[in-house]
Amino acid sequence: MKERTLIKEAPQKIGKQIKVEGWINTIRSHGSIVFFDLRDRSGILQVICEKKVPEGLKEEDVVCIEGLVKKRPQKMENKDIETGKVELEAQKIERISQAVDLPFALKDTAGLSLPVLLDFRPLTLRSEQVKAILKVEEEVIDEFRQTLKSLDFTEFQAPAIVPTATEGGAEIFKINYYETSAFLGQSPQFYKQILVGAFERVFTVAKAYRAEPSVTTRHLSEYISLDAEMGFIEQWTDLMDTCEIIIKNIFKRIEAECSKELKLLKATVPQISKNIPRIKMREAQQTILERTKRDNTKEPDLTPEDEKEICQWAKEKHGSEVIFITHYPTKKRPFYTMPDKEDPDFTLSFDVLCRGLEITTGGQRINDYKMLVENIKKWGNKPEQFEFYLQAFKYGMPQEGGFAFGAERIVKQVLGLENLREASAFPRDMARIDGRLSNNE
RNA sequence: GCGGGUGUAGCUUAGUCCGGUUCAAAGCGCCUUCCUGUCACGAAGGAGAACGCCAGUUCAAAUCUGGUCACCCGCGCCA
Repeated sequence: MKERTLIKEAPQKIGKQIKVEGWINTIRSHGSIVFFDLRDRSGILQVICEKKVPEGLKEEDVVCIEGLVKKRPQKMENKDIETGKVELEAQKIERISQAVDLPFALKDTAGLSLPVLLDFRPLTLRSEQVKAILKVEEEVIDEFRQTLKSLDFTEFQAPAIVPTATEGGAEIFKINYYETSAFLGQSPQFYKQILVGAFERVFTVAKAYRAEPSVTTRHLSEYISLDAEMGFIEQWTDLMDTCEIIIKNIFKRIEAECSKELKLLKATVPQISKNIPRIKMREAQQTILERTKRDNTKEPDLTPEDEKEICQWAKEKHGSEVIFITHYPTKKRPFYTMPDKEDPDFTLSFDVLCRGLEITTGGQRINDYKMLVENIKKWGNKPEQFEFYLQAFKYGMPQEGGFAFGAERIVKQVLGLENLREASAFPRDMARIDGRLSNNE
């Protein structure tokens, strides 16, 4: 039995007999000569076959083919595929698995509506466009990990089951837990802070669960949170500096590793200036007022419209499609956020906006035990409920802070996707867990 | 939770404002036949939707009205 050759290796096997296995991507029949494209994990290869095609061969059938690799005549080369200079002359075609008729053409899933794209996820995941999105997501996560490891951060695994809500009021999934109940973690926040006490610098690639009754293009009930936390910061801007390194590395990585995917999805990596602009939220609102006459200067946060506007400003003024917005109001941030000593109504916190959407949140945390206990009370909670978390501070904690990226959001913004759900292989939202929940009743 | 919008063949859409023998149409996909150089192959023919569902207005409803279900978008909240 011949060993399987990967399609991408075919060009090195001219004149040789090989065996390839994969899916039928497309078929072009000319009667007594049939061309079809075979797809495996490494690429696409044209197979040419005279009179020996199995009865009813169709797209997505899985086949095993033995044949001779031939150089294509020069005029017949295909520049669009990597194996375009060769083709496989099939001698034996064995059908391993037969597919039923496809509900739509897999060649161009860009034209499909979102519900169809998700209803047929096991199938649409096979399309070039969807695979390209997931490839970019893989690079984003991998670069986050690599960059932080290179900065001497330790990776940890956050628990998914937690005893209390992290951020206070936000909606949270309740689950049965033996004789009692527990929750799905909204964020690895507490655990990464606790681990600063052990490793100083930590990060995790975690799942975060939010039961927000939100149906928008930028929310998921389960998303990938790229969380980092660092101790012994000299000042809170160290956090933004680290964040900036990660963002730049991620963009560089995508550009270097995903040129094919970017081209296919007609996307370009966001433009970024040498230093990502940093402005206070109040200044942002003032700028928006001057530019649009829209007065949101009393609002405690930027509206989605504001976020788009200030990004537009950053692009025009600084040539950057990424911007830091800093100093959010104390009452809008969680209890553990460090207030600015010079203006305690505002915090040493920041968001990163990219092409009009928030992709990161971060800030300095309160590391003083007494102050933290006071704040928990001020936020209307009982310190006893946070006893476990508070141990980390009770037993000594340096000045620290951190941030978290939404992985799918980075992918969405870099690729210009219309809906965050497209950036997830298996998105969960209010109406869907794989299938539609409305079909279950 | 609030506001706006959409629902026509397997998929993507036209037709809806100005009800009526181009009102059920097109492209892709599917079936049949033809084709030895295609790569979104091509050519000829064919099947496939009582226009989300229910009710109403009308001589007449895909088209107007109400309800209902599903989906999409925006906002709040957030990554």
